[in-house]
Amino acid sequence: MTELLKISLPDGSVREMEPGSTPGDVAAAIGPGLAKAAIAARVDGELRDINRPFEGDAELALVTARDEEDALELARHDFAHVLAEAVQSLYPGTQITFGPATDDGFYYDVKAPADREPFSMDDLPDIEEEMRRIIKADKPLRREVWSRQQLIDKWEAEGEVFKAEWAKELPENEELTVYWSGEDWLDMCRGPHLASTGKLDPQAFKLTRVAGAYWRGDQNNPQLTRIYGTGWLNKKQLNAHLTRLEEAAKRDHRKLGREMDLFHLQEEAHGSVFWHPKGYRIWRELESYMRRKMDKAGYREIKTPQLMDVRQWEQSGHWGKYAENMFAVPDMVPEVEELGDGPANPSVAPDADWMAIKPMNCPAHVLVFKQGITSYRDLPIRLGEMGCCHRNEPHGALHGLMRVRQFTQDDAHIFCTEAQVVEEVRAFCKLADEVYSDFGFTYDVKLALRPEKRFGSEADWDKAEQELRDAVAEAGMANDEYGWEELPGEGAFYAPKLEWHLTDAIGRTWQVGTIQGDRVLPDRLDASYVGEDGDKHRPVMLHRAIFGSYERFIGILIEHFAGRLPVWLAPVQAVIATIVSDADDYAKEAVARLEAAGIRVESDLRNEKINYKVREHSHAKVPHLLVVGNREAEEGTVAIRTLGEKEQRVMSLDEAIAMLKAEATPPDLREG
RNA sequence: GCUGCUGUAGCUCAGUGGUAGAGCGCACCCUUGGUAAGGGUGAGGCCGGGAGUUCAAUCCUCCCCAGCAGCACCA
Repeated sequence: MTELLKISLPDGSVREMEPGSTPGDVAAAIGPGLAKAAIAARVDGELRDINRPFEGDAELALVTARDEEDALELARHDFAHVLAEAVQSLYPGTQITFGPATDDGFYYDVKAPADREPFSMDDLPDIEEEMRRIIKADKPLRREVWSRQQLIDKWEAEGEVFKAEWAKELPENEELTVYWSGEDWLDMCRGPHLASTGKLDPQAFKLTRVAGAYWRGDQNNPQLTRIYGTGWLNKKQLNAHLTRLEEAAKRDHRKLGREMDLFHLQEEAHGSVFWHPKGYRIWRELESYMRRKMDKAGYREIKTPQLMDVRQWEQSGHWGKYAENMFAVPDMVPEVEELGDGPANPSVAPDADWMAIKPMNCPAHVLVFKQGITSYRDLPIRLGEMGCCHRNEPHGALHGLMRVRQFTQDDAHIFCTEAQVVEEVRAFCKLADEVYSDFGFTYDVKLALRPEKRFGSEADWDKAEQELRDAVAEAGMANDEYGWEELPGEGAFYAPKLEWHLTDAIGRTWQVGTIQGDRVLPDRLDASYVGEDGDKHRPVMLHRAIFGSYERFIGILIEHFAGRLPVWLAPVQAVIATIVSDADDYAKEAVARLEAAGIRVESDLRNEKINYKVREHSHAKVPHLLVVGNREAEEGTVAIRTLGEKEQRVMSLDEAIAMLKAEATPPDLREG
């Protein structure tokens, strides 16, 4: 007589089951409806296959499609397996490697057979069709425990060199599992999986693209083809997702930047931005705003050289560690050879001194700090700079305004005593919160901890990490509301980093703000202050930024607002458009009054129909269109059509000016 | 930097081994019209750069540059 297993359910009841029974059996025992709906199980909290037998008494929660997060994870993982199976079925000789679930779907890295080109977009329809066939075949997905040697033998026998390599590195004593799809295909996998491929909705996925990816993420390894798909529980979810992608594409700052005439990029200066008048207007508003915030917070603004002798960069450590990303120029007048009408050929003397363009502002700020003798009474010293930096980024990394080779940071360095660090960081947390709130962003705060390769003693790292932790706790942000999380190994080589990750209007996150507690650079550059005891001490240097860079922040703003910037940032805040030319004089008068009130206004007196003007200025994302015809001219009113609203409002010109003035006031200057 | 794709008018894109086309935009003319495209005419291109194949290259081949997607990178 074997003992029955005691399976506790979420409602507190306990069921007794035969040994060897599975969560699926429990579901069946409860009712046929649940048996059908259950797709997986949480056994003692662990997500498991529905038909994996219990190993003893357990707490069970059955997972159905209503448990969306679990269900999606399972479905995507299954889609990835089906993808790999489909590719191998269509193209025998393809090697498979890995295929996890992602935020919106799945991918699988594969290596095409040697006699075939790597897979391309053109192959995707065939693969999708094969996947649907596998799903419709409703192949059972069966878990099996294998030994490591069994796995190695199988992969080697099948010429799966990547899988074999991986299997060889698996731990000896761990329980290794494979999943069969029917009787003819398997992949090694930790699981769990759905009970069969038929549990997937064949209309709920779409292969989206192919891309190169390195084996095990290392660029020294062979490159594989990564096939991406997006996968969901049903077609409705898939379509909603595809709609979201379209929405994101519409917000693309590169597209809007062109349409709204904000900036352009061209290959002669790739990675650097040509700001047009309208785009630079946004920049100037941001810069004025940030100057006010920093002035109020006790920062003092400085300006430091773009070019410094390479010896200075050697001392700071950048020339050794970072030279390949720096631009260098010879400190000399180049010899120029005239070649008739051809190009001048400058040559650099072998003994030329080299200068480098700054990739960051910190060393220069230390040099400013080091001028004169600083007393502990002067600390903290907060030096700010709208610092224009150049970094020679890998070309594949460049992306619109988000990743550029020339950018300007809202940079500052706070030099302080150890005792002041926590308070300074706490104050920064508050400042950052004010700024992000003014733009309507919510954000998460993360702490990036010491990386493997680093400078400085363990004691200093312990201290530096704890300071940041304490400051965030004091600011009341070390909790779920602020997405508080510590990220081991993600810090800079010289300091742990607090990071601010913004969430934009369609849910994407962007890292912008940071503060870092650095004890390395003050030491390398020999910065010191005189303490109360009369001795020299090293200050702690806090590197910090809130926008991160103007370029990136403007890119994020454009996408966040889909180009519909708040009035205070809009390059053109209002357009006065006439219906008939008889209203021209009144329109000009209105423009003059608005300009006098400090509103950025343009007039549109063109001989075009009002429909046409409305359409054009709506596309241009002008917040307010003030329409004037004979009626308004007589009555001294304007008909305001506000972007995004269907109805116009008629009000007196005075009222309109008051309203626009209020909306055009930057958030930090508003009353109340 | 790696893999793949792309590069034709200001923008979005079609097209062909015999030096090119559309829509939008732009200019001019007509139209003065009350809230998302009124009509007409016209200008505008070394078909990314270089080399090669060819009687002939925007088209085919090779190299380079830039962009896009992903990877790697982001002190």
